[in-house]
Amino acid sequence: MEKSKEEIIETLGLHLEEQQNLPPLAARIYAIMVLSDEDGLTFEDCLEKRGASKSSTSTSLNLLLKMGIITYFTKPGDRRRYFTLAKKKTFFLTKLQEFLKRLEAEKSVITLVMDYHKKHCPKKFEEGKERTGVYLDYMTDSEKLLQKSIAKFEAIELKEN
Amino acid sequence: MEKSKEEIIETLGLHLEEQQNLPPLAARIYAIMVLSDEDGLTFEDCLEKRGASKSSTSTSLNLLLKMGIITYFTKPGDRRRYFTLAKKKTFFLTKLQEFLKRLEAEKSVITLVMDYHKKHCPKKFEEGKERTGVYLDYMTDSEKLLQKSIAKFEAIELKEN
DNA sequence: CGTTTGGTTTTGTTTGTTCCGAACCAACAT
DNA sequence: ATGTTGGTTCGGAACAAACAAAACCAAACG
Repeated sequence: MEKSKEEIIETLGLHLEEQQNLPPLAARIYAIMVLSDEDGLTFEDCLEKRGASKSSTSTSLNLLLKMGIITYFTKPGDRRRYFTLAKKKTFFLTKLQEFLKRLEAEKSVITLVMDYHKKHCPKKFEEGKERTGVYLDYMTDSEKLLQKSIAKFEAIELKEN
Repeated sequence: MEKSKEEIIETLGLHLEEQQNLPPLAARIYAIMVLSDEDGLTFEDCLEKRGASKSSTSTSLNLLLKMGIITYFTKPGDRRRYFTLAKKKTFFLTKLQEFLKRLEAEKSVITLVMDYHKKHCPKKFEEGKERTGVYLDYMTDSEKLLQKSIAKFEAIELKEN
């Protein structure tokens, strides 16, 4: 079941849409850049490949720029901008950092609730203690794993510069 | 900075809303049940604590029921239903299972893209190989960690029955 | 029977998102 | 200056999500 480029763009686009909470068009443009063989895509390339309007293309590209997902460069004697994936903030590293941030947020909410139960509702606290413990352990391990992987990415980054 | 119960409900509600993709009202009702000292809350309790309409309360409770997040029991000689958190499908176990599912989805998308690059765009493949490798390693480890923790929860479940 | 209680269903209303078209602007070319 | 190219900005249409109001229904009660 070989998938065509278009199909892969669609699959990846959908994935980016839900995972990164991007609007459909922005997610597809992102996907196009991930798959593109070219070195950089112009505004018009993006517009054409999606059959979208100029305004929507503009909005989407600016969103991706603002999010640090893409950058652009220019060529001498060419007024157009060439958009391409941002080098520094790679797809994967960004993802891991996102995970870590969410993990911290989650930990603080859970701690908040646990403390409340402990103080005002000992019955519930006792009931949930064991499970909460297991989950907190999971979070600790997951955190370590994330930090380890993030460090690996940073090492790669360093090596490349 | 002690937080009031209302504030904790709001914090937890917001968290549930974005993490579990619940509509605001449903998330707040969920949060109320997490924090509630009572054994079960009636339809009216939920309605009053939120100041929401009957219809919205009904929709939200039914959504939470359908998602398996809450259940209800009845008391003899009392027509009302008492809603409470579902015992079996706990908050944490559900979360871990969700994570695992997302991880699998992600892995398949990444493999898809990697294979495409390998075949049609060797330059990009070579460029991304190292990072992709690190990320795939992370996913493998994370998967193991999740499975381990899920197993622990299942053990608790078993022990309690 | 009629009425109250505990909800559900149906039908708006409000709000927000995503996109398009058209007008606009700024830089460069002629 | 006038035109062309590479965009941005400003309404607005089309759709979807979240809630509310009101009509409805079914079980229990008097």
